[in-house]
Amino acid sequence: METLLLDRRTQGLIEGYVPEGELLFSLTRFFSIFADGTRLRILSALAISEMCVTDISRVLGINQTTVSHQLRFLKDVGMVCTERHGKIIFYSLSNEIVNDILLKGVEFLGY
Amino acid sequence: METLLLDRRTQGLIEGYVPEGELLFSLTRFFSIFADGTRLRILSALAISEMCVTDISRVLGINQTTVSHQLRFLKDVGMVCTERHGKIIFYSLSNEIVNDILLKGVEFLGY
DNA sequence: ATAGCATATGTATGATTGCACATATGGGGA
DNA sequence: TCCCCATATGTGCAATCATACATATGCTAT
Repeated sequence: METLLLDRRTQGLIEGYVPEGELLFSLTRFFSIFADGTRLRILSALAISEMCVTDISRVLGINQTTVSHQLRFLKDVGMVCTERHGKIIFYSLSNEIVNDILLKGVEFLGY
Repeated sequence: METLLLDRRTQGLIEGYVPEGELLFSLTRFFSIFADGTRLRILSALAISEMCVTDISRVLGINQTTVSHQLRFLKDVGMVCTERHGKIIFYSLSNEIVNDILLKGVEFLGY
């Protein structure tokens, strides 16, 4: 998946990497998760502590069905994982990288 | 901007950070840049070498007006910067963090 | 088994967005 | 000055998406 580009100024060939095809699709789907305020708040809350749907709904003041829908997305892309305790299902971040990216975003914005 | 959450399992209070308001808005806008294939390809190309609108358009096979529109977004959020040489305007990544985040995404997906 | 709470799903809608067409601006060279 | 190339802007369309309503499923305890 390597790309050759011509550097207009040096007139030399440069080797690089421009994602295409399946990787490109997966990347956009992955990053689109971060592109919504509701999901960002849910992810941030889960970065603090694992929680169940109802707790997230109450703490963040978001409709329960909305939270459930969004958590499904998050699970589909592998960002959160679940652990059942009785009738309660605990959601947590499945990967450090998710939190890393959140922090990179905050860093970029200079906060 | 700190939030107190109750950990359902330990019953203890946890200090954390859930972005709200302006930061939340800026974060979603920032990450939404990565949520589109065209922009992702443009950013990846610029990570290899600075380029002008026409070159990007040719190398990636994207309509010139589309490239221009997207570069405006990228400039508005501060992801790219420009340098004029005569009538040609060179675009380049303005920050390492942008490329870091791209790589984090690839890493998450296991590529 | 049945009541009650936790979670998930189906669906309609309002809003957002990526794109390309046509066109406009702007700089450089003849 | 006039033409050409590089870049930017206006606009409309098609597609996607976030949300909330209503409802369904699933687990637990009595």
